[in-house]
Amino acid sequence: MLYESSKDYGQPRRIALVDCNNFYASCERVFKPAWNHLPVGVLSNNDGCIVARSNELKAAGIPMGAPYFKFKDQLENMGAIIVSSNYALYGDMSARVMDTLAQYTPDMEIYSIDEAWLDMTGFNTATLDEYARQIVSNVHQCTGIPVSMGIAPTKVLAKLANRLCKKRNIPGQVFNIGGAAHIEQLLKSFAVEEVWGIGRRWAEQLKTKHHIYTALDLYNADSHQMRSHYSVVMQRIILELQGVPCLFANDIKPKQQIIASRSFGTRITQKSEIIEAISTHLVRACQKLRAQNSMASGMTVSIRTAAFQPKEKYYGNRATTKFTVPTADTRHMIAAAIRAIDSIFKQGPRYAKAGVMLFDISSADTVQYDLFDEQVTPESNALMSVIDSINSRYGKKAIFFGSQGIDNKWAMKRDKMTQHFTTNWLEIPNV
DNA sequence: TCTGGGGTCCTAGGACCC
DNA sequence: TCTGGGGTCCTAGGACCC
Repeated sequence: MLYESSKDYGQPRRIALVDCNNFYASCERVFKPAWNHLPVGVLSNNDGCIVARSNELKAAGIPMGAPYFKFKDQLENMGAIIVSSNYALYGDMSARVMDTLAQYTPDMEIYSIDEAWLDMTGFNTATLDEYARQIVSNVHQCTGIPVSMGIAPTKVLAKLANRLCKKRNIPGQVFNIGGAAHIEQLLKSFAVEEVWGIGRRWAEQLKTKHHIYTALDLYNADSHQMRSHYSVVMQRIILELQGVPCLFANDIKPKQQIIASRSFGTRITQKSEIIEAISTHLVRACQKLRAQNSMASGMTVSIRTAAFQPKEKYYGNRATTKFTVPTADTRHMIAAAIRAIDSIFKQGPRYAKAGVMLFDISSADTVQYDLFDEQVTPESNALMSVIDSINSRYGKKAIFFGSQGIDNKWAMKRDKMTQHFTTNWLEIPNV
């Protein structure tokens, strides 16, 4: 289906994308004002990759997702502040930004930790830009986080408008494509891969097979024809570029799959350590599963060695378990996971990563229990919810499963973490 | 020595049904 | 000698996103 809309737009649609600038780096700066004039970078888990960069680092040509060790010297030489990722902080700051935004429109969709769509259809067009600049400046004042805003009739265009804001450093950080008198001029200044939804693969195909190099070229393409070469997804992107809305708000749906995986802080070789790690990941995954009032009937356990070590022989494997009755009981999952590990663990490889995925997820309210399976009982829900509430009140590992282990040698590396400025009483900044 | 983690949607093809 | 047409469900894999 090309699109599905339940909404009647009596007036020209105006959709705004609000995006926090260099979000993680900006969060770090809020509580370290001295860093405002220094290059700041944030690392991924295990301090592996650079996943957020302040403008100074972008200007210096540090690429997104670059391995830290390859740029360490360069970063040191330029006096950059490099920190481990502090998700407790970013999550809390994100909530503050979203709460502030929510005051300005009844129709908001949180799209990611640092982005939200605001539907401004029907707002007074004469004052829309001014109103938008007010939102941007108020978010900055209330949270300390700088944001940019792109406004357009469709989401794909709003994304471009937002990009333009940052690219041209538009004063007020608002760009409204609006009726788009100069839309062609505008689209011409974007490479095709800058269009939202066009990734590396498609960009390459578009260039080599169809001589489409810019957003304008794509705008001029025949959406029907392109659908036959690619898919309905491509058709929607083209139509959206042309100003025809095809993408609408997603209702907040329960996740259809839940993944919990981590690279180890150090390589591990013992099965007992794999069991500890997998158990720990499962505890997190099951907790998320229960938090959305769901159960799962499928689980995949995976382990692997390092991906980028040409001298070492790669080994990776996975095992899938199907439960006859959907479950959210961590005990059942761990028992099954240990059997799965038995089937895929090999002695010898130096493992670098392990993970679990839960799938075939359904609502806990509609589970059909098995007459003959005594393990799965409604009582298990009661036990799990007690565990969840204890941990929510007294901290993550207040109560845990023996198989998780106590002194986890494999735990991830986060050597450069800043404080939990907003989520821990002991780490609140003193003024 | 050192390279993250968590998601979604779409399509093609096989198995199976009447 | 000759064997239809239409449909659903499931899975793997490919593409994309932040």
